[in-house]
Amino acid sequence: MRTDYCGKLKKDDLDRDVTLCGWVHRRRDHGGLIFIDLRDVSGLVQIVFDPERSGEVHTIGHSLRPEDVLQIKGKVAPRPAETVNPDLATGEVEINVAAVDVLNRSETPPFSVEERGDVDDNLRLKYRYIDLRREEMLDNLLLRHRVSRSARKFLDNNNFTEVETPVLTKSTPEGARDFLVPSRLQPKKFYALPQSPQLFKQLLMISGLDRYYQFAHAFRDEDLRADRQPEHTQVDMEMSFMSEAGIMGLLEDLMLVLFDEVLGVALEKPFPVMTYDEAILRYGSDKPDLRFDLPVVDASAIFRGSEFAVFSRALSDGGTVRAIRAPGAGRFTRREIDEHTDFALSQGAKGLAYLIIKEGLEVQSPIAKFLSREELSQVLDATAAEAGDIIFFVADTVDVAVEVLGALRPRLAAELELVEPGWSFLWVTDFPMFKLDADSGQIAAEHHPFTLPTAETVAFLEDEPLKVRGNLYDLVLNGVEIASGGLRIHKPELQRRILAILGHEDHQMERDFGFLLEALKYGAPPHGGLAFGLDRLVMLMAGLSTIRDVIAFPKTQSGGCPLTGAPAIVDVRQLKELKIRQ
RNA sequence: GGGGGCGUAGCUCAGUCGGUUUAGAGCGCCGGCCUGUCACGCCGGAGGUCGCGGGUUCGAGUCCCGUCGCUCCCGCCA
Repeated sequence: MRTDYCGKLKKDDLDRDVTLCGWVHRRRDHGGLIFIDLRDVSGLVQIVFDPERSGEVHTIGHSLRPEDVLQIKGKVAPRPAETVNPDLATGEVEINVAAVDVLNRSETPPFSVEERGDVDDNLRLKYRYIDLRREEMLDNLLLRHRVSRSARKFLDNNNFTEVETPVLTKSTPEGARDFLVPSRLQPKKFYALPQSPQLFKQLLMISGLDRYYQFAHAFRDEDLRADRQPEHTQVDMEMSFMSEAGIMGLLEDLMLVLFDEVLGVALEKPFPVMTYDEAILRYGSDKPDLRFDLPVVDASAIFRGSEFAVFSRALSDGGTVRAIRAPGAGRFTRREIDEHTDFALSQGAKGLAYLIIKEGLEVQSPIAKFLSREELSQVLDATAAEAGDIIFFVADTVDVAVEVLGALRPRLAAELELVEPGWSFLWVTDFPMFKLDADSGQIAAEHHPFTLPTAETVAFLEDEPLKVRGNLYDLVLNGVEIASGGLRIHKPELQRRILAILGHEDHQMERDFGFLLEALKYGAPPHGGLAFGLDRLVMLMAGLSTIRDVIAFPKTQSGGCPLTGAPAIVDVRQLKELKIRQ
């Protein structure tokens, strides 16, 4: 139907007779000459309807409206020098329309394809096919495609085999809430949609596949966030006979290739590495954003026995006083400081103390009168604070103090414009194997129960499980967790011990994980792997703040699809077939 | 489950302490004029269940209660 794409035409094409197809983007009707920007996937080109060339064609041109679909034939012509548009890739040429075929008319769209600024999310999703016509959204899909293509090529070059694993699978008690699918052939039983292909990829290693990958959809029935959807895409990998360092190095190579091929950015490897404990203590987060420093400082030693009871009491109760220096925050208004206090309270702190540092290192603060000269000078020393800064304090248990300041950290950096542009990768390693579940008081897996404990800590398994570290590594980019992986257990005895610590009785173990325990008996190789979140990575590469904008048809925060109406009530007949209703 | 923000024309928004008339603006839409525009320009016009339901009041877009939708966050989760 066409000879060329609109956005590709250049001076090289002058005098060629071309046939183009596309949408009316904009129309500038001068009564005589009519200019239309014709749009297809490649971009825009100006087409010209001249009444002196053909009255009939010109009349059609006059009737055209945005989003009408055209096929046009015409000659590529140079634009008069003074009318060249340097803002348009095709701005040196235009098409003199000789014939036009209106392939389809469009009603006035509910919002404009050339709309600048935000449109209501619900409306965008209801008319997603129009939303995706917008240049920015189309670019996002094309970027995602280029990332996928580069990743596939890299994995293929590195001897990975793509294997599809089931979407209808078995619910397991660990991890997130499952999406369930009722079975018709086996009434009252349910499949679960996979939270990840974790066990299948381990089984593929036991199958001797050596290296596996898959662009896997992962489903989790939990509440949504800007960076969380009920289904997301993982680029899932697993390898046999590989060390932790080998697996991490391979993902670094993959990231280098992606950033080079897709963005033309040269990353440097190896990426910095930090243990989980370091990350938590220094930055109050297991995914710290290192585009800025703002470390959390331990001020406990300074305030032991302080007259300021809030601090000294927290310390005598076995807690801590932690501080963070906010450079230049002295210009914060009282109201802005209060907002940070409210945020700290929302994160679980009992309060947020602060010192405003004035010229000559004088201190202004509601708590200053409780602090000695000596304490103040030591705090200024410990935080390297200067005039114009604020030092924020949280006195609490170590966990709370560090996490509250860790949550405050990126907010301060953003407000104080301390975020350096760039790509800050960071490996966080040596995660704990287990955590104490706050509600039940039970031991729970930090990642999942198939992780290989480190050789140094495996001895603590039965007596002090919270001391046990896993061979686990997360890759963080600009404060966003984009990949997560680890070495897996390949011996059935150890796998049983881990499950037992997590409270699984023998019969539950057999029921839930019997197939894995069985498979591990038959020569399972040492193996490990990781998965990176394609949506999040593409979001960051596109400079966006929500993965919805890199997913063609995402869900709203309440899990709905305004376009299709999913989820929806189903016919009673269907429920009867499933034996869910009589 | 909890906290915050938003909901007024097709879109994006303004609407003051509850009372100035018929709820406005920009864009879009419709009609007219216009032969070098490119966010074309000029003239004219249409377009409103102020999300929905109650309540308070002489009077509600504005206040109160409930509810629905979108969104950000906590919990949860990756």
